[in-house]
Amino acid sequence: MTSTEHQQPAERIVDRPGAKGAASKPAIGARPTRQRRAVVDALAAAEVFHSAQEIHAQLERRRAQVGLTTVYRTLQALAELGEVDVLVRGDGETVYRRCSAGHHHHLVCRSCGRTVEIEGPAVEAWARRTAQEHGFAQVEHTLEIFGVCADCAGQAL
Amino acid sequence: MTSTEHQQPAERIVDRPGAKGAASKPAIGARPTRQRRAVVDALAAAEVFHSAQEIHAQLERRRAQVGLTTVYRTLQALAELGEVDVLVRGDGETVYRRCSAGHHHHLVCRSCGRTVEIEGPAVEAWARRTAQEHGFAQVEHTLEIFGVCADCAGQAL
DNA sequence: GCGCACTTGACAACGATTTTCAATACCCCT
DNA sequence: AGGGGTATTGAAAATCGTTGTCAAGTGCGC
Repeated sequence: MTSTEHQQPAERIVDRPGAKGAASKPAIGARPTRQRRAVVDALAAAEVFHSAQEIHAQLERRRAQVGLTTVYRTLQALAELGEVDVLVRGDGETVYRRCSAGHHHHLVCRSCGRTVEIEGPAVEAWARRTAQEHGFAQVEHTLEIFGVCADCAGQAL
Repeated sequence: MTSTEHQQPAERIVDRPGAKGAASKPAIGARPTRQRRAVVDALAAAEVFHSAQEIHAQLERRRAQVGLTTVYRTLQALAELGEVDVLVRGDGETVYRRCSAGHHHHLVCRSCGRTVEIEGPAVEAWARRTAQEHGFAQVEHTLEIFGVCADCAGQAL
């Protein structure tokens, strides 16, 4: 993830826009629709990162009637609002997961996908310092750790 | 441009296989062909990460007659041999760059693409320790820092 | 020289994502 | 409550990077 921070009510996208002091235009019209709620709910229930396609398939199984296009759009919007984490898998597929507000990284199980959010103030500082030393500004960074969790390792996969 | 970087024979892929004690099979037949040399040369000259398509386009401009498929295959082979770094850009495109041997990370300029290889023993240790704390084994990690280099920042892009 | 395995490359196939665009749903205003 | 305009949806087509196919080409050991 990037060091840019976001903290907002986790579901602006399905909130009524009316009541709030219309200061900034949301990334999307922000109208609470059945489809958006379905996507948000699916994410809320998910423990691991999922691709748009996976979420769409899951909704279909659940007879939720949401178009693939809409799933993509909703996920993009949520990502822009910083309400979900985005990860580009090695194979190029983009995956999403609900996340806590602040800046954090991930420890992901290669086998079952279980994900632990982690923080590393020391690493943040190191990254910033290193970039500065080389004259770089507007620094962001990505850091993900992959491994095999205890459960999966136990099952001698 | 800050040249004077590491120069290694980093071209196993075009070396004759004969002489070496045929212990392990290379990721590719390792026959030195005009096409492979062209790709390796293009990488040797490159200062920044490039996609297969970009390299192919460049070779074409240079009238080097190398098929796109071959560029892809050669880059994959080089990556498997660890002779180039692979990065999956945010948009999912895979990019390559020649690199020094050991484990390292990158500091990349968002504007011009200039890349600095960096090391962070402390970070390595931290990652390992953190993973262990959560019971994860077979740990790997990815870490890239993005920013705007001094030159680009100066030009008020 | 021969022959065969390694390579190549044009093209088709793929799969994820985006775009298009017409139909629909929703909300504000009167 | 109804109108109207805008946000939203979604099916299908278009993109686009990448991989698979397979016949033709090439290099190297023998």
